[in-house]
Amino acid sequence: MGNMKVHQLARGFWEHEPSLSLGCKRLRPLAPKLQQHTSSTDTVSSFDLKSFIRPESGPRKLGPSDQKRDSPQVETHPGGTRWNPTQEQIGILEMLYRGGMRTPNAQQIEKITAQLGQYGKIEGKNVFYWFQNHKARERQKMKRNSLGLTDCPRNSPPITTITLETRMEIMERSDEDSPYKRKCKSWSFEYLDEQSISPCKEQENRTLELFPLHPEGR
Amino acid sequence: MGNMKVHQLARGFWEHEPSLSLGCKRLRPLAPKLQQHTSSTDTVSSFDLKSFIRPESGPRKLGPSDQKRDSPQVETHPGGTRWNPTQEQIGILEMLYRGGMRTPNAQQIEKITAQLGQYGKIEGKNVFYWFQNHKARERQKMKRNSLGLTDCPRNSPPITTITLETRMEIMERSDEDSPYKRKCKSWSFEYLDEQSISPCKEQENRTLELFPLHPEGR
DNA sequence: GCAAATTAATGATTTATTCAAG
DNA sequence: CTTGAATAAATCATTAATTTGC
Repeated sequence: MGNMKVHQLARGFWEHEPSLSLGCKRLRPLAPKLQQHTSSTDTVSSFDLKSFIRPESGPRKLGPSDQKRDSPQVETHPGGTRWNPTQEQIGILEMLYRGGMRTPNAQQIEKITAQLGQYGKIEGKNVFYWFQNHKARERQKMKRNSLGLTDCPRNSPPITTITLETRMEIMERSDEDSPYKRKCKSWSFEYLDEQSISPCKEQENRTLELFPLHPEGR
Repeated sequence: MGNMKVHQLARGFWEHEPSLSLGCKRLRPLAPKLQQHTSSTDTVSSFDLKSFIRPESGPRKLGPSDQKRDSPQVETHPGGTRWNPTQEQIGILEMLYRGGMRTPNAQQIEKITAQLGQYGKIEGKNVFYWFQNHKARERQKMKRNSLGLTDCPRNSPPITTITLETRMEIMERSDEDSPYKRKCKSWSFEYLDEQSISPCKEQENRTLELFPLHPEGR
């Protein structure tokens, strides 16, 4: 448990365009989820936790020098730091997942992102992460369920429900664009977040990583 | 761990406008809308994503079976499929590593890649992976050594001090203009990692403490 | 009714493990 | 065997739905 890591605040500025969204989503099914929730009885003695929790409207960052230019239309939406998918986006993603898509490659992500971008702000990484997380969590869920149920053959997901033709060759030749033959991902380090910065005062829960000294290089 | 690897397949085209017709309304932050999403057979039904899905959902089960994809022509690549670092490149990377760099962020990777590019072909992801792997393997090595000795499986090649102007700041010390850099992401369509070391300018000297290893476990 | 406090869900990162080229 | 590349698991962090007390 000596593992320490660095935490950084991630404060991107991908704001989410609150445009269309259907009724609701993100239901909270009250799933029986175990949760530690320890130290609840610790009696924090009514400290002003609020200052710790969720600064909300205010102490967000505040570079005295760098004041955000109040862009008239893109106001910094004080909370929008992470992607918040719309119903349509989720629907499409789920459809794709059910269709069998597991880890889209760069091209696919590009397309998907472009498509989903019509329903809200989104970036490629959001798509990638979604698939990663969804896959992992479906697996967890299954595993949890399998405990209670002994058998549960878990027949394959109905991949047939989707009516789009999945004709796509299994190709692998990334001929023109990528230098590598096999699985090459498109990596590029392009833009970096121009978003302004938040002062370092948020050191609070950041831990520096101390990496053990390695005796020797190699 | 069910290791399943999916290959890129993909390449379909797609030039249609998506016709996802969904009646959607404004997002309501706190609207009590109960709804089981369940299979979400709703929405998104007319989205033609023909080219996304992989032909087969059967994700090659893991197993000692055939690993080869049927991509007969894939390989080729005269030069090799993966990065083959030169001595100079390794030297620089190790220097940086010893200097405390752990997981460079996008900017850093960009710089490093540019520098190392002078000595051979290299991409940003190679740099990224190198740090990831090096870190992980140093850790392994350490753990192994702490248990049962038998070290020194092989002598280490001299790191050869590089005397070029690979002088790039080992750490970012928010030198240029950004007060501090928090994190910048650079994503295109694949993931890329960032995470840098010095969160605040305080660390300008890049003095990371090297602590004796603690057998952390995880 | 509302807003703060809870809590489940989930987006985003980091770490560990695995696969395969050379 | 070494190690670049890739993926999965674990973890962290933040948001939204819900609860609760005025």
